[in-house]
Amino acid sequence: MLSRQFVREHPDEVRAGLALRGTETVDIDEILETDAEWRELKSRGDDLRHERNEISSRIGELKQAGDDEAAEAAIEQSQALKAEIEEIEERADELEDRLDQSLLTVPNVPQEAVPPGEDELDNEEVRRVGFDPVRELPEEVVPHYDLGERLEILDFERGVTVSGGGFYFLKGDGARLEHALVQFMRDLHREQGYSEVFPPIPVTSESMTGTGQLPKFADDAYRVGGHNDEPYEDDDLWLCPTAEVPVTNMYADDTLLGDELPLKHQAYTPNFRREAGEHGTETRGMVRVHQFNKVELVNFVEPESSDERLTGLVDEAAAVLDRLELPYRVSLLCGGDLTFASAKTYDLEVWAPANDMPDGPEQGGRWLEVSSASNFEAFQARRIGLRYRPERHESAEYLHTLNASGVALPRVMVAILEYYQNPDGTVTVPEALRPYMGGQERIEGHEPIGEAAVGAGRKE
RNA sequence: GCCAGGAUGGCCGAAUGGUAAGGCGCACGCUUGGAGAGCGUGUUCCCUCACGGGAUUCUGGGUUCAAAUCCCAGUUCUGGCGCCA
Repeated sequence: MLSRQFVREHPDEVRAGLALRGTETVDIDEILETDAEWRELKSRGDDLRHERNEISSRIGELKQAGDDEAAEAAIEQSQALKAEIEEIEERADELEDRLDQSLLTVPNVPQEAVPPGEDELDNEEVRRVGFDPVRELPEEVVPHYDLGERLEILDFERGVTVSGGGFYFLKGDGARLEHALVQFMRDLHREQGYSEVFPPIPVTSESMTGTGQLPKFADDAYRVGGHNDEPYEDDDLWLCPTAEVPVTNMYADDTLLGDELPLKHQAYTPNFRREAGEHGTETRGMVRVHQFNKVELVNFVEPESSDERLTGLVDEAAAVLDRLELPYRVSLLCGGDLTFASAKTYDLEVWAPANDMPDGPEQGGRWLEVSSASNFEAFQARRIGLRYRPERHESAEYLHTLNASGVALPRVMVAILEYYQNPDGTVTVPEALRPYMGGQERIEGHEPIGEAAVGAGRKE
């Protein structure tokens, strides 16, 4: 959330930021009006309270002096003030609530370097890595969902059987590959100075609000024990939509010491997303699912260094793709494509060669976003109450938070199954992963299970 | 789940209805030949150009002219009992 003071003092910057994002639903003028009105009431209430405090302490003195008559008069005076104060403060509280509610819906102000634009087509490609040369691919690259089912390492149908659409089973070497990727990433990020946490998976509404998932994006998350459309309280729980939520909130209302920063945490967790209204042919397979694993990188830094840290963070996430030797590109997001809380974001998109998309690279295939590295500046810290003390004697300030996926598992697996695919339908295990798969070099698939396979001629 | 006892500043800790002691830490100033000790000031949030003011004893309600203090509800910690993968 932006600070009231900032909005009050830089309304034009806030308006410009909204325009760059294409946000039209936020009325800054109304917020400024409410703020002015609130300050007026607050100041009047403070004055009346001051008067009453003085009378009140006089009552104490008079009582002790034994002057009951004067005390009685003062008590009456105090009582008269009480009603007036109550009325004014009630109105002030109401305005303040409204102000806070409104401010929660104002997105972060994009940094100057953020290019204008409406959607992902206006993002600026920063660099492209790993295309020169690319690995030799089969004539026709089989999409991961077909290949995975053929190899019996992915099973979408049985995911539907137990949990419904958008859920899937990993089987045999598929499951093994998943775990290998997780361990590989954790080791890599540990080398990069990340200390690991394993957070709780259900998170409170308060935490969801802290990082900016609520109040606007309730439909994207799964709520435990209630429907998303119903009103929610602070003690409602939601299934972790990204480890950003528990990890960024873990030091809520705490003050970190200056010499503890930058603090870098990594967290491997499952993530749950409803993906409401995101159905279509391009979402076949594991590209858009309701549950997936991800290793998340969260940074807590001093304000002066957050911009520099963002580029470092991009490199740390990209190192995963570098070591897996997967081609990818890095893009700077335009204003219209920024998420709510972010002031600046770089996307990492891996190359999945099977399905040709119009906006894919000239080699064919498509880009799959595997990580978004964002600088939230103090936007989340202010909502969460996340401060640091630069020096022991100095007062605490809001710190800056950043995060990036390091990286999302299913899409990397898609890239591996398609990019490391061989003409004979097997998949080569990237060298970096082999130590995590007992030295296995190739995924050759498994026998299907169940009599349906016999009928289909895939089993005797 | 039940019973009991707790929650006060960065930390420790006092105050049982009259408006939050004291100590430690840290910073600055004074003092000193220097260091230490000593003394002073500061070390939450909000409003105000400022002077100043308001709020704040885990959270939310209530009683009262007045609540850290009394009452109700919740959160959480500790101990005991019960249950449990």
